[in-house]
Amino acid sequence: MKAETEARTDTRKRILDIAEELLLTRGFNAFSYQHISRELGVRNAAIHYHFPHKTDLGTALVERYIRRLERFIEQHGEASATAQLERFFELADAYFRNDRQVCPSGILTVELHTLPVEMQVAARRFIEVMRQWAERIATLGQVEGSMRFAGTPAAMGLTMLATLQGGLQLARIEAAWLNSIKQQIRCLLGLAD
Amino acid sequence: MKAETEARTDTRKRILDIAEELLLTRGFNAFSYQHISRELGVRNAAIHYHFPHKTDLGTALVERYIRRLERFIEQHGEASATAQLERFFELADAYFRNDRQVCPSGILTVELHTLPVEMQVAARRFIEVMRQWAERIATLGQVEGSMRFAGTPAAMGLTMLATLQGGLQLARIEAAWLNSIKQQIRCLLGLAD
DNA sequence: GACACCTTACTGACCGGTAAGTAGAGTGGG
DNA sequence: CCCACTCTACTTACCGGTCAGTAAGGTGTC
Repeated sequence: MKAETEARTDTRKRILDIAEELLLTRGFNAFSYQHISRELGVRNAAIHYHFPHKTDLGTALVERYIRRLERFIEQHGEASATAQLERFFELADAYFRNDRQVCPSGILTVELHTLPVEMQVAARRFIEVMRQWAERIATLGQVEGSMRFAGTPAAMGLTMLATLQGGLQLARIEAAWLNSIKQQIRCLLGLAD
Repeated sequence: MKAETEARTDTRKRILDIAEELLLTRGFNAFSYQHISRELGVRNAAIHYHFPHKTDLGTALVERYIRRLERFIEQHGEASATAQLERFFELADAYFRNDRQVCPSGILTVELHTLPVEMQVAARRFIEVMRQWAERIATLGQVEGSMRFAGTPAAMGLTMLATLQGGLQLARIEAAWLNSIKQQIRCLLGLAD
């Protein structure tokens, strides 16, 4: 039955949702199964039932990110470079508005050395998807003629990713900085002055 | 005596040095007094003698960063904007070469919510010093005429800081990216193409 | 003898993880 | 229709290890 299937996966999904919030606000090392179980109103062992090891939970989390991101990119793949850039910005904005979360790639790279290997591999994949999208936007913008910048599209895309990743983190100190940085990226791409 | 003074502060300094390495490679939440004491060859309680609480250690660490950074900036304050930019880059390079460490501001902002308040305050100060330097470089570059970029020097400086912070983190995934990003910043400032 | 600088020995809280048990829903056989 | 069984999704009750932190004692130096 439909209801049964929903019930079956509901707890698992809620665990992932809570863990996602915790990952993006506190980092992987600074949240525990207890944080989740308390919030969810279940016992600690219930989390272990769905995700035997914390590694499993972390990896599942990153892999969900990758799926979501790929779907998001696909949805906007036909748009113009400038429109895609704004979607790119909106992604960052959405993170920030939700409890001043930072970009997952920020968390994952900062904690990289302490992460289980399986998560590291997933993290690399996530970042590569992100980077390739940024590069594609820069390439398209140059081809379209809508964006004008020095250097290669590959370097520009990578730089945009780095800037937004760092910017999202710095915005925790001063919220206004995020808009400043987005506007400056537009400037640097010849989209404003 | 000189020797006594040295001996007195030697352990304290070595604790800070080891803690610094741990902070920059693992983050604040992922290192413990035991990591330090094992490396240093003393007992756990010896660390507590010098830094009663982990907060004390963390705050002392950030404050040492601020002092060092201010000294570093002062040393190069008379140089040209382009020369200061290269010093800015070298700072990042130095972190990266040493065990792929990331910029302290990266760690501190990512972990911000989980940090003791005292450390948060110190972190804000550190980042403000960093940001102001970046802004000063951009302003000087524009006044000198050596740098040409759209937008305000304040936004450009902030963006440079964000880019380098993010770039240093991404370089953990692929080392070559750091040079790519540095070169792209030079391009965006009209220093190369 | 006072002090700096450690040690040993400990505490309580929390960590991820496991084992065993159970309520309830679903399933097949007679 | 009912009983026996199985499976999912938990629970309670632990485990050993690690965490930051503390108290009390020892030792070498001035």
